[in-house]
This record gives sequence, structure tokens and C-alpha cells, in this order.
Amino acid sequence: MPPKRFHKTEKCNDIAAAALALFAEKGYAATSVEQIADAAGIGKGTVYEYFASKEEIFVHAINNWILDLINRMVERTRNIENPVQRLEIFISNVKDVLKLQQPDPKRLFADIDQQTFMPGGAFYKRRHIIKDMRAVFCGLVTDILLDGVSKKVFKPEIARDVSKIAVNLLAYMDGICMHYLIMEEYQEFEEQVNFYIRGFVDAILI
Amino acid sequence: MPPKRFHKTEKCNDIAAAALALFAEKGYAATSVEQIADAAGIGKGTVYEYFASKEEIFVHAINNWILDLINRMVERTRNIENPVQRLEIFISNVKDVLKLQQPDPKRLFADIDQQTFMPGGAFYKRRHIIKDMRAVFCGLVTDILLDGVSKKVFKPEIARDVSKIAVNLLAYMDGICMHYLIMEEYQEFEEQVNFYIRGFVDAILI
DNA sequence: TATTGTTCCGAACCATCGGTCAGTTTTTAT
DNA sequence: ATAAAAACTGACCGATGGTTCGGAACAATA
Repeated sequence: MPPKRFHKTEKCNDIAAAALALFAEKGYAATSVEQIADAAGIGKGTVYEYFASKEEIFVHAINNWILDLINRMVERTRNIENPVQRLEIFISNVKDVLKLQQPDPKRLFADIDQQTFMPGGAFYKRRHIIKDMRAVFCGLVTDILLDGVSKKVFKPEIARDVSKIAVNLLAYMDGICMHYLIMEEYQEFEEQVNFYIRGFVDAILI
Repeated sequence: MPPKRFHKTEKCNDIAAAALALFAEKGYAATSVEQIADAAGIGKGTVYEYFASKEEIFVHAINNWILDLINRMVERTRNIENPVQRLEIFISNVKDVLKLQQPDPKRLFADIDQQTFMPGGAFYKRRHIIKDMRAVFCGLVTDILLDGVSKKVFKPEIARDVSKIAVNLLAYMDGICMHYLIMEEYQEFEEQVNFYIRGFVDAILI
């Protein structure tokens, strides 16, 4: 009698994907559940068969998005032998995210911060999700640095402060990305980052 | 017959100050105009005698807040002779802003980004305000660096790339502040920044 | 085909809130 | 005193949009 249940997860991801595009285009607050439903090709009420609330959609969509970014990053830096090149690929991947048009990360980042900091925000009681993601990126850079040390390309003494160095590098990338999202002078962006990275690599190279 | 007009500006600032506290506490979206009016000790309708819209209140409040930060920063770094110390004071002032409890800058920063990036946001059509403020901070650092060069404390060759260096330093401070606002491990914050700044100063010191 | 649980739907509900306005109070000039 | 303009007020309006709900459509048994 009971008909077989649909693959709920798959449909959840479809809805989240449609929502992500809208969030990136107009922002979380300006995107209505009805628009998400339309974009996903389903009725408004159906959305609530898959998600308990609009916030849940946001959490799911952002989670998928960042997991995807992380996976791509890991994949692209995994099999590179030269640590310097590995670092450069990491950096250029971060830079590439900024230039994405679809989804444009600008508003997604702003909404993530918003939902993380505001009491009652979608990520407020789940800051651990955002923290974990940052930790993963941090671990990635740490791996690259330690790999360089073990291959005797980077100075051995950086091993002692490797997590500090990784955090600082990521903080810089974060900040400079935000700087150019605000200042909108993308022409100089490449040059600016290259200048920094040159100094960074020089400082840790044997 | 016509009674003398009240000092509109003064009352505007009062309202904006009351609003800023609420924005910092609950965020822009979660703060209603009525709450602002109550906090300022006036009626809701009166608010609209001084501001055309809620967005205007936000712009005014944020403007005052950042102008205040800038003024304090300038004042504290102005008369220091030693360029290294000047830089350190600058940094420690940035760090201090993070630790403020009233107003807690976390939500203000999130709201500023939000209102700058979202179409229709309060700062979307006035990004120049935000850009200008960043430019002022950048100029401050540039001044300190050039002062150091002229006093033969910093390497002369940094003069060539001085604005790049300033932008990078600010980007780092931005990023590391955001990092710690998210990660909430303030204990390590000082240590982390000090580690960075030591490397930074070493690199530019003659 | 009848039955039964699942999936889907969008009209309707409801709470919120920015902004308005008609009327009251206060201030100042004569 | 009094008149006129300014300052103030809070009830009200209109719009928005998240969530609910009663029922339609559908698929899988028997």
C-alpha cells in the first residue's frame, strides 16, 4: 500500500541549489520562499515538505556550497609535488572564487556573516559549522606548509609556528578578498596578492 | 512669529547614537524604528521629523561611529616620534576596537557589509562612503610608513610600494579580526597578531 | 478498481514593521 | 495674551512574506 518514498536528499539538494543561486543574486532576506519554490519548479507548500523553515534551506545551501569549494580545493592541490606550486595553486583557487559570477560569492559571504553574528540567525546556534569549515581550510594550508618542510623546500623552523602561519595567511586572503569586493578595483587585486605572496614565499623558502 | 528651529543636528546625533547601540545589540533588521524612538525617548513619528527613513538613521549612525574611530586613531598616533611605536599603537588600537563591548562592533560590521553588498541596501548606492573610510585608514598607515622611511628607520625601498604594503597590512588586520570574531578564541588573538607584526616590522626595518 | 498513504499545492492566515497623518503640545514673536 | 509655526505623538495603513492547512493528485498495493 505505501508507495515508495522519493529520494528526499536529492530533492533537498535541488531546492538548495535553486535557493543558492537566488541568495547569491539578491541576498537571503530579499529572497522569498515562493521565489525559491518557483526556481525549483515546485509549489511553495512543497518546500516545507523538505525543509522546516527558510533558515534550514539557507544552512543546507551554504553547507553544500562550501563543502563543494573545499572538495574542489583539496582535489586541485592534492597531487602537486612542488610545495611552492601547491601554495600558488591554493592561492589562485581562492582568487578564482572571488571572480565567480554564478554564484557570486559576495552576497553569500555577507549573508553568512549576518546569519552567524545575529542572535536568532540561521548560523547563530550552529557557529560550529562555520568554524569547522574555517578549520578545514586552515588544515589544508598547514598540510601544504608541512609538506614543504618535509621536502626541505621550506625552512624547518616554520614547523613550530605552522598553524599560526596558516591562520595568518588565510586571514590575509580573507581580508584582501573583502577589500576588493568593497573597493571594486579588481585590476589591482592580482598584483596586490602576488606582491604579498612573493614576500610570504621568500620568507619561508630555504 | 516663527519660533527658532531646534538644533536639528544635535537631535539627529542623539537618535543615531541610540540607534547605534540597538544595531550593535540586535542588528539592523531586528531593530524597529519604534525601539529606536523609545531608546531616544521620543515618539515614533518624531523620528521621521529628523530622518527620512530607517536607512538614513543607519547611514548617519555608522558614519558617526566610524568617523569617531578614525578621529581617535589619528589623535593617538599623531604625536608619536618613533615610527615602530606608532605602528604598534595603530595596531593595538585596531585590536581594541574588537574588544569593545559597547558598541560591540561584530554586528555593526556584518550589517555594514550587508547594506553595502545588497541591491537596495542603505550603503549600496553610497559605497563611496565605505570606500572613503577604508581609504582614510589606508592613508594613515601609508603616512606612518613614509614617516619611518624619512626618519631612516624603515627601508627606503618600501616607499616605492608603500600603498600596496599599507593595503596588505590593513587587509590582514581586517581578516584576522574577522577570524577571531568567528572563531571566538580571543586568548590567541593577541599572540597571533603579535607574531604577524613582528615579521612585518622585521621585514621593513632597516 | 478500490484503498491507502505519500506527495504536492497555493490560497489564506497572521504577525511584523516602515511609514503616514490628523491632531495635540510647546515655543517664540508680537 | 495670542497667534502661528514648529515639534511631537501614537493610532492607523498597507505591504510583505514566512508558515499552515485542507484537500487534490498520484503511486503502489490487493
